[in-house]
Amino acid sequence: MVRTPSCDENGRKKGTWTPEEDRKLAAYITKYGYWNWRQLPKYAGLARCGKSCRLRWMNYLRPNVKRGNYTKEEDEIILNLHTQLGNKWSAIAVHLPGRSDNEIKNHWHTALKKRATNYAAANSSDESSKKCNTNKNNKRKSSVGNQNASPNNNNMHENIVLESSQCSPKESSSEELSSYSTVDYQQKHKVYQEEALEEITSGSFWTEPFIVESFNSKIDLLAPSIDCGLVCPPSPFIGHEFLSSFDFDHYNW
DNA sequence: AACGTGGTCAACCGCGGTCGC
DNA sequence: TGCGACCGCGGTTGACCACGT
Repeated sequence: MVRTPSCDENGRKKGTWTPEEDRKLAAYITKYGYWNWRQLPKYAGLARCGKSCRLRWMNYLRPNVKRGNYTKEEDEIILNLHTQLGNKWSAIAVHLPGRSDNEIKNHWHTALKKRATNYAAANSSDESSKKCNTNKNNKRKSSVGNQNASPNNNNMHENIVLESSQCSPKESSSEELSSYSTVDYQQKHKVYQEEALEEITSGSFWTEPFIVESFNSKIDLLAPSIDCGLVCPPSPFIGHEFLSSFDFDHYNW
């Protein structure tokens, strides 16, 4: 879950992100966008590699990120898309706004994979006994239309979700258990995250676009950002007049 | 109460793709 | 066309936590 902080051979920090690092990264990206992940940590005052910053932003700090508490609809979407696309987590994530590929991947490995495997095993072991239960099954099938007319995997996953959510008290109880602990974890980290972002959140913070298009109109925000340790990027997004008027030698970059 | 074990999830690593020169 | 830099993806790791013994 949380890695012990350490440094690589370049002195760059690894492991757990601190609230201060989160604050710096979020503040920087919110003001300047992610113009170059490799260079970004240097200008944001972070002793991290670009990859680490990107990952942290995409999976945790990005606005509208949803965490934990997967709905049955989301599970169903993941299962269906996984059947179609395989382990293309980023492609699956496109269909689940607010969910990162990493989180979906984790959720698959921790919850859905097992469910799908169990279903597949049960399905294959039941193969021989199906013939004995045709009457019963036919009645059930008719209640959900003709979706089992072909061996479509999508339908298989729909069944997985429906069965686990409706008919299996054991499954649902374990789901409750896992979601409960997830909530606990979330609450703990929500505090952590709120703590980290408290200083930079002011009402419209997250609703403000962080994309670079808006930067020219917000050039007046640059000075305060520099005051708190951020350095503007050498990018076309920032006015050259502003840059030339600023004493960059004052900062260690 | 202490220990072992499995589940969970944040983060790291390595590889392949893309883009610019 | 070749090469290097960068990005994004997927697999894997490692630490914490909850639960069982």
